[in-house]
Amino acid sequence: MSANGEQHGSRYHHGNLREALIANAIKLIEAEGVAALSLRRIARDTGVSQAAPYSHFPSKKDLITAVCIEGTKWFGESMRRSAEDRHGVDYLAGLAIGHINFALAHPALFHLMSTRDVSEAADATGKVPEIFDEGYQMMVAALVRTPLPHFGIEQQQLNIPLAWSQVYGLSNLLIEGRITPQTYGFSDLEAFVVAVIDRFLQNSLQPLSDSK
Amino acid sequence: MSANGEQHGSRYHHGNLREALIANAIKLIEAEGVAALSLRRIARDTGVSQAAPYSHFPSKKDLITAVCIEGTKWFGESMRRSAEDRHGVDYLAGLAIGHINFALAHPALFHLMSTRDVSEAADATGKVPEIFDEGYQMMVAALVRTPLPHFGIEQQQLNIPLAWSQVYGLSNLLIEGRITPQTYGFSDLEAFVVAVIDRFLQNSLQPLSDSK
DNA sequence: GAGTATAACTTGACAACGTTAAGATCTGCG
DNA sequence: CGCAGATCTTAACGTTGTCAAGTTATACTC
Repeated sequence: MSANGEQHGSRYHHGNLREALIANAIKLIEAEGVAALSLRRIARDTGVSQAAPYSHFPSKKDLITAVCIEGTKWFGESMRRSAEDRHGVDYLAGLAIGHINFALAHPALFHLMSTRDVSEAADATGKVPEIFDEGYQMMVAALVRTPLPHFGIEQQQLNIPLAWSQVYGLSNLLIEGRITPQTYGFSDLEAFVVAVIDRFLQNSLQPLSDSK
Repeated sequence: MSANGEQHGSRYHHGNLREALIANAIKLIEAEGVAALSLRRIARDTGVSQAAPYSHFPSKKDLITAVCIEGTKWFGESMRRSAEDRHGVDYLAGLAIGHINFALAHPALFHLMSTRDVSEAADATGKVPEIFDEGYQMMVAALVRTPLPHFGIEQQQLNIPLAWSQVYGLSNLLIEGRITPQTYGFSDLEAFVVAVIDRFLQNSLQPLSDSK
């Protein structure tokens, strides 16, 4: 919080190495991508020796996890900020746009956060699986609280994975360049995102035709 | 295609190293995850020296790309197979289920395919960005061809990124364990997937209330 | 305020990795 | 048969994650 905390005065022992490492890791990943993220490089950038990080993190993975946790805070903030002045269905749209904006503003970081190794979920300490929770919990709360007409309770439930997948998938496909607004007749990225989200919400607001 | 091609007879020079490397890479990634994918390890598993792969691939990245291309074929097959007996909207559901089934059957491979490094899209040879095209082209074709009532042409267009994001996001969130069917009252994974897809398609089939 | 325990950091080393250069060996063509 | 070229091996370089051992600054006690 507060200033950008270079280092307090000149207390040797570096003062706040832990935070500095996380900050430089984020700086590095945003500048040169996920592939450039090496522990030694981060240490070098921070001005300490290669083994210094081990005083604060048991392994590289733990540093990365800390980076993800930091990213999660920004992510949650982005969603909150984007939705705060809105209400009802519009609030949901705000959350979605906040989500996607974050992904577009911090593509590599977002990518890292969505890429905690598939097989790691099992042996994790229990902290990693909740990495996205702050933002998604807002979404879940909003989906449950927002009165969507014509839906039974179990139908409301299904809206959660539906909306979640939608916004998560769109974020990833956009930052990987697999979906481009131009393909669908939009010159403006923001306008495209708004249109897709609007369309999704409008679809979801319809009463279901009970065909089955 | 055809047999599992161990090696033809005993022609030394290994005969078909290229294919063997790709096959063993896939075998390795499915057995031990993305993190275990090292070039030396693949070579060792294949019974050749560490530098042998360089006769067939300029770099590790190119081997990985070949693996992704191979995966893409399976991916397309899975979608086709899952949709072939269906028609109309049901065909779309089949494609989606085929997509998700592939992701669930080959989580690490799918993860690798969806994770071509963010920053690499730019400098790529032009082949990588099309990695998913086979499957998605089927989906796009089906979305365009399937008669969805009450939609204008530009509204049909928007269905493409909408459906794509939906199924892509759901696949990823499922294999990373972030969405679990139990949370939403489903004990069966397959049933959950069908329910979500059905719900999505039903939503998308509604006429839009022209609120704007 | 001197002395010490402890946390924070450095140095040096190890195995594994991607990649390259140089040489060996097999294959197929004349 | 002999040669050209593709294919593979061996050896090496620099880089990485990690650990063991030693060093240095901080904090606490008397």
